[in-house]
Amino acid sequence: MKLKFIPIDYDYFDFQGRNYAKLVGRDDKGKRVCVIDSCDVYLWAILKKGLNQKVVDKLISKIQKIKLNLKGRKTKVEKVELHDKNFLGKKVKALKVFATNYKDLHDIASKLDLKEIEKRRGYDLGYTTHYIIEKKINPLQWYEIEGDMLNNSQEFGGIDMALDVDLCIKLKSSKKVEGNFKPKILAYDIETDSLKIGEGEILMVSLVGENFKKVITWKKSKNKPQYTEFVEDEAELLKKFCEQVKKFSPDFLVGYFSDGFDLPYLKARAEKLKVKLELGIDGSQPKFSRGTLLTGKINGIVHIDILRFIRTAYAQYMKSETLSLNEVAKEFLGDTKKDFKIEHSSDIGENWEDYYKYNLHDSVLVVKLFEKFWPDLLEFTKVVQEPIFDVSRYGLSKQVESYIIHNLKRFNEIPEKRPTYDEISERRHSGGVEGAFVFEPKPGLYEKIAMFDFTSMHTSIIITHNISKGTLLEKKSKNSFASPEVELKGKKQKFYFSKEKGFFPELLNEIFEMRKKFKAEFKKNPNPITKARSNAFKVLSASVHGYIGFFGARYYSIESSASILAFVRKFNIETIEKIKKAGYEVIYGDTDSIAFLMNGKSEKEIKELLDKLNSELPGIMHLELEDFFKRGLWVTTRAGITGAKKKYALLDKENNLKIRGFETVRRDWCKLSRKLQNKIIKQILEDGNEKKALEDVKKIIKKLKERKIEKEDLIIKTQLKKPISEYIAQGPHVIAAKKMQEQEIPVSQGGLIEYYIAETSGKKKLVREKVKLPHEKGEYNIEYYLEHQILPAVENIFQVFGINIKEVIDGKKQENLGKWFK
DNA sequence: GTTGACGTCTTACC
DNA sequence: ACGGGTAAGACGTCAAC
Repeated sequence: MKLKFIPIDYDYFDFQGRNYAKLVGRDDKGKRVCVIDSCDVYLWAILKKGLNQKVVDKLISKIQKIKLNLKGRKTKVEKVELHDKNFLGKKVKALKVFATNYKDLHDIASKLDLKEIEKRRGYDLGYTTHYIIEKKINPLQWYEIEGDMLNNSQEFGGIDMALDVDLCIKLKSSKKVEGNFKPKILAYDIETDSLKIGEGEILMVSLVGENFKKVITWKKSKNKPQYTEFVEDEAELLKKFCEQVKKFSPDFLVGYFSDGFDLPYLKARAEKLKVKLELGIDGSQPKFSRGTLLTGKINGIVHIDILRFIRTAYAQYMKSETLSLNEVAKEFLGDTKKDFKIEHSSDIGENWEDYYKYNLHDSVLVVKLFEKFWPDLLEFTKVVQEPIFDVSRYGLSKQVESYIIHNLKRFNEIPEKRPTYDEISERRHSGGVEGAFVFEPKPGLYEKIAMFDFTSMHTSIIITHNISKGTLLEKKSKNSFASPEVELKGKKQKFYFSKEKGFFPELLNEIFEMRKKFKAEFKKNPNPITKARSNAFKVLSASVHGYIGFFGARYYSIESSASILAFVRKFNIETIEKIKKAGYEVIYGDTDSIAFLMNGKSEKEIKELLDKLNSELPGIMHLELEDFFKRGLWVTTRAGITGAKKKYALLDKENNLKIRGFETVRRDWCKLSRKLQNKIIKQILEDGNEKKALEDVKKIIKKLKERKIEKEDLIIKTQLKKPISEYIAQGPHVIAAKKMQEQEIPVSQGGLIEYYIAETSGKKKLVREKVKLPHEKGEYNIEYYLEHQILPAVENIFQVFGINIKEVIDGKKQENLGKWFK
């Protein structure tokens, strides 16, 4: 039979010693379809150079006789073929060694440790990746497929009967076709009375999909809202949850932090209450993979934890300080969680209806977030070509690597292997490479500033100079790109890269083109989503350099990484020199940007300078105008004399502020100093002087001393980056975390710790001795907030105007001492 | 007891 | 373990005075 099919979830199983791919997706009528297929499994044995035909023939027949008896499974090499291939861009002769079962490839590879064989590759990709590469049946892409319907068939052990699908097909052929796809999604969220997994009870669970809203709960209110479904107890809640998911039959079950909370919680409670959480289409329970992060998988339904995708693809470009559902929803949806304080269930009293609403609304937000990010998830999945389950969770290096792995066939390339444990360890201990150049600014308030920056600098350098592991030459050569001199492992040297196009820079060029496309889309139609997408591809494109220097990468090359950074320094410094020569005063620059004073010249003249600079740049390297600014402020470091790097504020022609590095953008400073600093920076940049700003500071200090500052503005938030026990230095946030632990307030690694500094009796000197948690009673420590929060945030700014703010304040203090301290 | 150098830790910039 | 290096700056620790 023939039908249209879109694969969504990928899995595989063994039957009679062979592997079969199990693809779950939809047909064009929305029916759930399972497709069973298989592919050749093989590895590559790269031959040593110069073997004669006789030796090769002998080797082939020797390999063909390999038989293995492993873990009760007898397998053998099925066949061997000789191919002309490329490995790292070089022509090689390689044997394609076919196996019966994918799991045997490792063992076969270890049998191939022979003198005629140089390297063994392609046995460490994972079956699903291997299958997608072989059969080109890519995730979230429509196919016209032809195959045999399995209906009450005994084939594959009666798989069609065991699966909850509308159609089960054994694939014969497939053809890619165009089509749209609207995913069927169901969001879920649980509410519990303890945040520790398995310890508390699940009070309610909400489910939201298209035209579907439900809260299942055993905490019954007097009036039963329409969307609720009351059950007798928690065990019944779990059963009902599974039943409703099954009935809705979503493609995606979506949560927020659900890998780390909702799904493992559900599973833990199900185990405790001896309820089977049969969510999978094969009736299986969710499975969790071990690792640093928990990952919850449901057979046939793609479990998406939308937080994980947001974290890798967008977090670095978001304004939100935390990735809480509340903040993220606010930034992308303009919507927030329902205002409802979760107390212990016993404190709720009759207020269950508000709790239901809150619970339901969280799922509504998750649906909306998923819908907002769906185009991006789709785009990423199509580019990276791995199942969306994985793509939505991958870190940046894995995204880059998968994109490469799935495109090697076009270049007839054999994939490089993953580094071994020893290789990783060696890479990690080989020491770093010198990074980018940062121009030391001269502190001051400047007028009329232009800023240039290089477009995707690292990426364009890699593409232009053909830099990669495969194109790196062993020695100096005429027809090559030479890197500037770099110091690597204590040796000053240059590296040379072939001018013959390498597959790696070529592939990067494709990502780079996509980045340009989405950036243009954002400029044409600016909104949070086009911006996010543009940034997502910026991240992917910019990550390639990081990938090359990442110790876990297949295509790791420290020589390439060092060369790229040497080029980055060279082009930035050279361009600074050229701008100076053209008669401008350069005031700042970091990595790929340069800011300089316009010096009375017109915007037109500066654009001409830009054109001239561009005409002198090689390859696809490009310098662009970031913007013209009315005013800009640079300050000194705390130490005093030198200009602080990575810290400045600019005001553009539309009076938009661009603040970098100042305390006002740092979440580990209290709101009071952040708000004040932001205000005075704005004031100074708008006025061109410090007069009004100084008054603002005086006002706030007066308020502080009169204890009129809200406690909320004094809370300091710091992330707990590791388990409490691992801290050597007992900083204030570590002490606050310990207090939380004592008071049985859940505190987790990665969580934000909030505290304030209070007045204490006795001679306590250390800050950590004055730490109090927000709910703890106490008066804020005036001296601390003045000396350690307000003054440090403003003093270098006034220093630019020759004002010593401390003296100004101290003078004031003497005058009004009696008034402030009675 | 104070001071300063240095290490630890977090966060931001690009 | 799950992109990179550069940099600021707070706070704790410890030795020297």
